[in-house]
Amino acid sequence: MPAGQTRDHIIEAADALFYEKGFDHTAFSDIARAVGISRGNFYYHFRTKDEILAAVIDRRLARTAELLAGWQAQAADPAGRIRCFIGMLVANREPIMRHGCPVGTLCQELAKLGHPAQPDAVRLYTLFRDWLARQFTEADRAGEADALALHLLARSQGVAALANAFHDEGFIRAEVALMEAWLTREIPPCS
Amino acid sequence: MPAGQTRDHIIEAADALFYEKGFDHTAFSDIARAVGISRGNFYYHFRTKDEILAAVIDRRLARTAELLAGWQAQAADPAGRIRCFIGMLVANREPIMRHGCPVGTLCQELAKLGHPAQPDAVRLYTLFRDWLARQFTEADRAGEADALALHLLARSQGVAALANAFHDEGFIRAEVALMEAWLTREIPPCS
DNA sequence: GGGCATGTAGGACGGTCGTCCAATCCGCGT
DNA sequence: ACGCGGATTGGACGACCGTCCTACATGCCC
Repeated sequence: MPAGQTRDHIIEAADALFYEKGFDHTAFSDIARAVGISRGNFYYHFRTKDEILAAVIDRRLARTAELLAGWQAQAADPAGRIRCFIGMLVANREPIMRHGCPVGTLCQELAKLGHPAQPDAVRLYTLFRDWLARQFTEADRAGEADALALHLLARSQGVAALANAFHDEGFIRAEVALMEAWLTREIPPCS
Repeated sequence: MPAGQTRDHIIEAADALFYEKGFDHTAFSDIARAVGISRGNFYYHFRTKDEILAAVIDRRLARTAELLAGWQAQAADPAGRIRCFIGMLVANREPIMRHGCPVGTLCQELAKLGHPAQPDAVRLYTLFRDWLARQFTEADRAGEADALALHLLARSQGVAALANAFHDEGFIRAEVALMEAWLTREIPPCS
């Protein structure tokens, strides 16, 4: 099998395991079992565990960029695109209730570990932040675009955190409804 | 030295270290160094690391109950008491920016670890949730009291998460202002 | 068909962790 | 002065981790 393919399998399995169990608590043997390769084979593709983490973050950055580009093409107006972001909470409610937000939990863990890759993980937040700010700017809220983006990002993070703690799907739906009402107030449809 | 005193020192140091470094990443040797005792002495006071965690959670539950009781006595009206809760974000902004919310980060880590004490940690959330709901009930919002409590709790969790990621004090203050404005809308002063 | 590069397997290594134990210290009552 | 029980010490132990090396399998090119 070509090297790139096995490498991708490792990154894919590590991505899922880091999300489910956390980075520090995931061992090479866990990833090896998931991929179906030997534990000693990692050193051929990655020299350290941190290199795997960097590859996982890169993969998430790329996939997030694709996700945002998809929303950009999906809805015509900025408010509709932001509604795609809000709807993500409902669409991913099961994994969120089980494991929290992939971005938030990773940033938090790396912060506690004092891991040098933490700023790289925060770039995942920044991707959403800048994209949301762009939508608000296009909706003639340029002056407060970044603050509005951060506000919405914080709301979604809070929902994910509590949904994970309480395993409450109704709470997610109620908060999503509140966020959509807030958005309608901030960006009136008739503007 | 009496056993209870050393035990309390251990719990106190473990509490701080679990907050700063996380539970899993904190070793016995870290706590021993902070307390100034031998590593082997732990087994006399606690048989396992999980027993220390249980003691730390109990300590946090007790101190949170005291905090809420203090707020209960401090402000005369429910809205003023809820403002005490919101003000906590500003008062503790430095540790929050450095280590996140003590409750949120612990619940999240224990969830990822699949740790049996996770429901006990969630009781810390429940303490705030029920106390907030009581305030909303006293402000004649009995029907939506729990939903309003969860909403405010989620907002504060989101603020703590992003403040930790971006280390942005201005963001905390801006969100606190928004939460206070929201509260004034939900509980008008002239009611 | 034999050398060669690529990819894989299994295990050795040093380190750290949680757990546990035997030996020792210390202060108090008698 | 002395014994005794509470409190502490330092280290042993097994397990697991990340890292790294050597040997083996596989397929391609001359």
